[in-house]
Amino acid sequence: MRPVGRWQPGAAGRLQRAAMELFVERGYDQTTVAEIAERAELTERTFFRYYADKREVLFAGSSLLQDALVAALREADEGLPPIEQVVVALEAAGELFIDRHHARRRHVVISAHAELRERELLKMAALSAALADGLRARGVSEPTATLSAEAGVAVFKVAFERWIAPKETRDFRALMRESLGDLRVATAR
Amino acid sequence: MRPVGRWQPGAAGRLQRAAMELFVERGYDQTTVAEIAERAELTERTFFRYYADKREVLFAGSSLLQDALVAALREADEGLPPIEQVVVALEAAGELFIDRHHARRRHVVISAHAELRERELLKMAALSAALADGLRARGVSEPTATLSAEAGVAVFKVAFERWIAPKETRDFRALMRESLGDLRVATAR
DNA sequence: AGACTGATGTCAGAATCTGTCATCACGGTA
DNA sequence: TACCGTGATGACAGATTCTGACATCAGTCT
Repeated sequence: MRPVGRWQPGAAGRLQRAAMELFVERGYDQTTVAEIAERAELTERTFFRYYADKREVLFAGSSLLQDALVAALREADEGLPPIEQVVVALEAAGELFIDRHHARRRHVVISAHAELRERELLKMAALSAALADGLRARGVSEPTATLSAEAGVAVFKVAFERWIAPKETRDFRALMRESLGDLRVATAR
Repeated sequence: MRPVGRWQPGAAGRLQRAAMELFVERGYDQTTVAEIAERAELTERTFFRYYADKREVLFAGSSLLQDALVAALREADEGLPPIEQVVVALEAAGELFIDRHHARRRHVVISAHAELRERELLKMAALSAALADGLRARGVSEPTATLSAEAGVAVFKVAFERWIAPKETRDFRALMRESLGDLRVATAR
């Protein structure tokens, strides 16, 4: 059941929104966890029950992305070359990218703080590792699995940068395709 | 001149050694900065004068690597494809890798702690960005510069993993070449 | 001699993060 | 109805990381 309990529901979401607002208003390190919690009408202690550290509140969606990615990889045509399978999976997971405006705001906050860029890199590395696992599970051997995953994620980063660029309107899938082509040009013998 | 002053010289190095020892002895989070400083016969405050945070003490060498890399890239044959230039630079910078034993111990410590893996990823990203800058400075345009740098660093990571693998004896350059070949296989159409 | 410099020490304090126990509405059960 | 768990939250104490401000003090320069 959905026990809508005696507390205001959606504590995690409230913390996320409060954090985003404050980070945009006054910057990441000018914002304390106590302030985030206060705006969400919770306590600092509760913040740390939902998020392992202050950075994590900005990366709550990344495990959804990873799950979508792994699922999509399982549905990719096994006949394709590994890098293609990875790109197909990343394209499919890109369906989660709907709100360009929100993505841009978030990106501004993250790129302004080394701590947050660091965390984002860790999340990307986790995606890459999950993809490599998925490939190995389908019989792709090392180092092809790792390299295909890493290359795929590099393509993904470039495509994402393009997706949030000002005035860009093409959809994510098209940008992935284009970026994969660019990678092929760059790595060709 | 080199005023060998009134203090024990080599404070930064002593802190590094003390930190490494303690991390190996009892683990990264079981070690406080105060303990590191104590073993180095300094105070906690002085630790933070040399290293911006607790993690940095393990990454002091990475700016040397980056400098060597940028220098090597400047000497690479401009006629080569960008990815080759990157790999050549990374091979040259690999000359810094002498002590496999030390590299292995360090790697064990780092991979055991998310905080440290995070920092290592940031350093790698910095290398990648520096390589991309170097390529752009020689006229390589986007997104080729970024993708070549990212792909090169992926190759580097694989080569490094191999270099520190038990029983591996080939030199770093050979492993870079092999890994580049693997990347080409993985990304070929 | 006296001023200056630079690495270090001392101290206070803010912020992050953890452990532990208390609270208290809700839901089920006797 | 009365009782009892359960789960989200609060309250509080404390360890650790990291910063700012000021003091110290051997050597150097003039």
